[in-house]
Amino acid sequence: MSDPIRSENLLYLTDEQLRQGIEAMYFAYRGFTADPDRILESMAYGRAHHRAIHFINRAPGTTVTNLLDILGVTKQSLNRVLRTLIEDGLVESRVGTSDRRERNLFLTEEGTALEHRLSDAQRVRMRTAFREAGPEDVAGFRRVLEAMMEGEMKRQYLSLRESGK
Amino acid sequence: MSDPIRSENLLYLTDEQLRQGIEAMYFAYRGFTADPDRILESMAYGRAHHRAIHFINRAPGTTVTNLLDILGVTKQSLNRVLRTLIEDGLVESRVGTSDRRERNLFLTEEGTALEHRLSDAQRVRMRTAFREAGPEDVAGFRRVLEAMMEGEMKRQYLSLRESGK
DNA sequence: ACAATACGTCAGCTTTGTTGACACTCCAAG
DNA sequence: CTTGGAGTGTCAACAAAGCTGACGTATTGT
Repeated sequence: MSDPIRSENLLYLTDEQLRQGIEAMYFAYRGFTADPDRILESMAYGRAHHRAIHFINRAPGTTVTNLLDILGVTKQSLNRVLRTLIEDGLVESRVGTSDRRERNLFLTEEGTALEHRLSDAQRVRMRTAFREAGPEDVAGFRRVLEAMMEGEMKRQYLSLRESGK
Repeated sequence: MSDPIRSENLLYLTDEQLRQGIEAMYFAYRGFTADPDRILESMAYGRAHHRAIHFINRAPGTTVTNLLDILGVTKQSLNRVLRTLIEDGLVESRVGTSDRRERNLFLTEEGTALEHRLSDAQRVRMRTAFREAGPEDVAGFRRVLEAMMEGEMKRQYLSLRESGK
């Protein structure tokens, strides 16, 4: 069971295969972010704004602390991004109803419009890649990615996933 | 053929599935870089140093311009990273033999040692993920990632891949 | 009343990216 | 042999986006 030759077909676990997997992740991630980056660079925004917009859209009314946990950045770093988005009228920050210390974050119409532009671009690429591959490959893609996540992030991913109906 | 309901089983192409794919990429990439990041932050290095070290190790004797193309950054940005690596004795820059304008880059023993530490950490995670999934899933993972790359990057990925024995 | 929580902000630092300008070496073509 | 251009390196200046530490305010819960 520990001998890669005797046990089964474990050729996909050779160092060469693993290195190809590493490089595939590197180059694919660049493709993955390329389209939104092109849209964002025309405005005054960057990837950090995209991430904030994505997850606010994903969980409308989310609190600042919750966003902090998902994004894994510091309060100051997020706040800088959030402030510009609020100033620019893309995000609305409402005082919490049950707990007035909290701020519930929402996308405005304008914010939703930008979110659509960004996610459309990303979905087109994802859809093309998924279609080029096929259902079996997509299932494998997802299973490997999920196995690659760290514990806490995987938890958040799964919780977002199940909240997505 | 354009109707997702009638044509075949294209449930994996719904917006919800695509969004899950997008989020999977985001969270998985964070896991993917987490281990090397932990090693690097103890030193004075960052991800940019890792990338340079990786590709110099991958193609010893590569030129600065070649590295520039692969990494997709500016000369100045790469040069800053390269300079510290050379000063610290991890990378050696030799004047080109055929064309003396070029600099051929190599890892020193010390550089190779760091490369091993970094890629070992990354391979452990990749191997665990690959093993958790299985050969079919790994093949799908790779096919989807390759379909997600942009043209020029895919070309470079494939050329690295075929040069890898 | 008091401690803890959620949030915002100020100041300052780091890494990694950018542009623009300039110099040097070398190869190759005229 | 001169000259143009390619490959490389360096300087200055700047921006995005991360970080730490400290502090203030409002609100909540004990």
